[in-house]
Amino acid sequence: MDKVIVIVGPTAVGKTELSIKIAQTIPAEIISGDSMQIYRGMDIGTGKVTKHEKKGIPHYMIDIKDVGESFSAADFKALTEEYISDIQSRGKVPIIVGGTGLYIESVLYDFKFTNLKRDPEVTTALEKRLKNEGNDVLYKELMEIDELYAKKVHPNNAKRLIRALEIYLTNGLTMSDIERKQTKEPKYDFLLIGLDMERETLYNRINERVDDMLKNGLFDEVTSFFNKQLENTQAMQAIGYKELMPVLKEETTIEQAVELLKRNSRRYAKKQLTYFKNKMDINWYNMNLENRNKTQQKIIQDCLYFLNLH
RNA sequence: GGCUCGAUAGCUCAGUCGGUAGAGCAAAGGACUGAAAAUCCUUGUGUCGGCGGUUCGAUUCCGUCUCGAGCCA
Repeated sequence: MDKVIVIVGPTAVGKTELSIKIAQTIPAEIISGDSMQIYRGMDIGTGKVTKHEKKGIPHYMIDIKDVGESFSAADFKALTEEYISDIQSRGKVPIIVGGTGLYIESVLYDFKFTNLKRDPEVTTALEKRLKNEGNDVLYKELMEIDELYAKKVHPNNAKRLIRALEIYLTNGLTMSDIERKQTKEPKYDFLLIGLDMERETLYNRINERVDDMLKNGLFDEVTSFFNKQLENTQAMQAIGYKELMPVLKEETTIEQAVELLKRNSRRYAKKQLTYFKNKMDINWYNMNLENRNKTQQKIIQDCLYFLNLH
């Protein structure tokens, strides 16, 4: 089983910087584990690595889709598995770095997604029914089809509800059927590095980072996607874009939008932390600013041990 | 200097005809197997400005002090 290094953590904690430092020490290439950096043109708002920051290290899973195209965890898993074996076949270590928990988890633990393609018509029909008949009706149907899973889903959680029904309608399988196939065995020999820092420090960093993004032209970037019938696309759900769009439509003020953008970024960081803490077995490192360099050195040492290169 | 109003959760405020308090926002915690930066669930946060008095009992009534806003000089 070939080795993989994984770096996760909340937004603005310093994942990118660390990943480059590791890749400069050991022969490695980087795979982004981020659901929004896949989109071309969404650079500032997603905190994408710049050409300068990359220092010549190859990066994958960035700029692979146009805004307006959809993308899924299953797509991510399939592509990333190819990149991992490709990088390993060239004698290098893949470093997966990102903040999208489900994406990374699905690769590391080999999630069994169903093979059938999604049927947009089925989804649309279910969404329509939810709107007209209410979630209680659909929830009752799920209870009949798959009581075990239904009990785990809150009736208000429309997306999980619709997805479970959609899977059943398109291929006859229930969520419980799929869960039974899931082993939870790690697919790779990986070192899972989690970055965290004191909450207040992290939130200050996030607020400052948003201000920097605005200074660096985030508003222009968002404007470039305005008026292109992209309103309800997956990409425009990204934090930074969904808050600033209403300013262009003159539905809110810049000040209010920026405040909302900062708040949503903070909440996002917290949600990421919740996911990583409770879903994966992670080696945590405290990235507080006083001992940042020391911690980075320690992590690099741990990587060398993991790879038997010390 | 005088008068009036205010001081209650991190913030904005409500309230208790005297029995130690509650909304919104912020925040915290959690769920998650093909939209995941999405979607959904749960939960408080308090010396009720300080010190005295009345009272069985004061955040509530009275006095006084401090701070803030306004008006008059």
